[in-house]
Amino acid sequence: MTEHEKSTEETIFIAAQQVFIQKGFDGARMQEIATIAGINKALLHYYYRTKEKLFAAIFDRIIGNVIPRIITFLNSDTPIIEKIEFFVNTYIDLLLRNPFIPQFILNEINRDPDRIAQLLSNHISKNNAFEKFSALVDEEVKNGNIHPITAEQLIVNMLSMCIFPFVARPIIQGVFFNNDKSQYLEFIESRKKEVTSFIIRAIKIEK
Amino acid sequence: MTEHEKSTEETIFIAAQQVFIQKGFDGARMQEIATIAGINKALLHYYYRTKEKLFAAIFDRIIGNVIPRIITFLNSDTPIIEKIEFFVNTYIDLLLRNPFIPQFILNEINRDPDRIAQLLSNHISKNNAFEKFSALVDEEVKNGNIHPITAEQLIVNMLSMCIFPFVARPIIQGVFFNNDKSQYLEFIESRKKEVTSFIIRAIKIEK
DNA sequence: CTTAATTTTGACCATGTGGTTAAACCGTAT
DNA sequence: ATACGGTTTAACCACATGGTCAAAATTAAG
Repeated sequence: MTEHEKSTEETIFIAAQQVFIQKGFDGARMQEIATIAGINKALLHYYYRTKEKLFAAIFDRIIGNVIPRIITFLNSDTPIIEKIEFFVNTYIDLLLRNPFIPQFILNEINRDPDRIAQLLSNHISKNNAFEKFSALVDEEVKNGNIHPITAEQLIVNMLSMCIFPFVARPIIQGVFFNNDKSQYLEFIESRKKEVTSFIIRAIKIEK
Repeated sequence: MTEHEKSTEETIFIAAQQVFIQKGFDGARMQEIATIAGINKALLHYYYRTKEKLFAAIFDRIIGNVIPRIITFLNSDTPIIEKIEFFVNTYIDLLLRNPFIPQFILNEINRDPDRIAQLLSNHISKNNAFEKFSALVDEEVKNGNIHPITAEQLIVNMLSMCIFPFVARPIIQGVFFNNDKSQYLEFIESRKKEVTSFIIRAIKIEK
C-alpha cells in the first residue's frame, strides 16, 4: 500500500457508505458496493464479514459524528439564546456538508427502532446533559426571560426545523424552486438566520 | 362475497399497506403480504400485477389523503393566524390517526425523488394555491401584522414541527420518555397547542 | 532466494425472490 | 346437469443475492 492511496478497507467503507445512503439497507447490493470500490465481492466479506456488520460500521461512524454536537449543545454553559444561535448554525452547516445523514438515520430508525434510542440515551444520560439543559430552560422561564416551554418541546422544535428540510429536500426543491438546486441551497443557507430568529422571537420575552 | 367481509382486493390492500409501511418497498415481501392477507401469493399478482403496481396503488391513496389538506390550508380565505391554528391542529390530528404516513412518504422520496414533487407541484399549481398564500403572507408583512418572513420559510417551519416528531418517534420516545408510549402521545397531543403558539409568537407583531 | 503470512480473485452454492401457469373451485345462468 | 365466467390454488421457474472456498497473487520476514 503506497502512501497516497487509501487503504482497501477505507475504499470499501466509502463505497458502502455511498450505496447504503442512496439505497437504504435493503436496497443496497453487496455487488454494487464491490464494483464501486473497484474490487471483488469476496473481498467485502474478507474485511467486513457480513452486510450487517458493514452497515453497522458505517452507521456507528456517522452517528458518532452527530451525537457529540448534541451533547455539546445541551452541556455548554452559555446563555440559552446564544446556545440556540450557535446550535442552529453549526447543525445546518453540518447537514449542508453531509446532507445524506438525516435520511440515513431515519431509515435506520425504521429498521431497528430501539437501537438509536438506546445509543443516544446512553450518551446523553452519561453526562446528565438533558437534565442540565432542562434546568436551564426552567430557570429562564422562572426568571421571565422566555415564554413558558418545556425543554423537550424546544429541542424537538429546533431539531425539526433544522433536519426536516433535508429529508424533504426533493419536495421542497421541486415544489418551491422548480427543481433548481442552487435556489434550494440558498434557501437552506438563509435558514441559518431565519430559523434562529424565528425561535428567538418565539421564546424571548422583551423587557 | 358476503356483505360483511371485505373484498379480497381490499384485504390485500390493507395487508400490503401494513407491510410496505413497516418494511419499506425493498424490505417488503410479496409472500408476507399474501400470508397476512390469508391468501395465496399468486392471487396478489392476479389483482395487482406487480409489486410496483401494488405499491403505487397504496402510495396514491395515502398521498391523495394528504394533498387536499395542504391545498385547503393554502387556499382558504381566513386570516393567517387562524389558518395556522387550524392547520397545525388538523394536521397533527391526521398524523396521530395515521402515524405511519410520514415515514412512508419519506421512504418513497428516497426511492423516486421526482415523483412526489411532480405530484404535489401539479396539484398545487393547478389551484394557484401557493401564489395565493404567498400573497397573503407578503401582505401581512407589509401591513406590519407579522414579522418579515417568506411564505416558503413559514410553510417549511410549520410542516417541520408537525411532521418531524413522528418520523423521529423512536428517538423522542426513547430519549425523553423511557420508551413510554402514552407519555409520547401526550407530548404530541400537547404539541397542537405548543406549536401553534410557538409559531404565532414567532411571527405576530403585537400592537 | 525461500518461506510464511496476508490480500485478492473467480468460481461456486444455497436460498429467497418476484412472477407465471395450468388446473381446480365456485357461483350462476341456460 | 352443464357450460361458463371469475376466483383461487399448488407447483414451478428464472434469476438475483449474500455468502463461501480454494487457489492465485502480493507482500513481508528470514
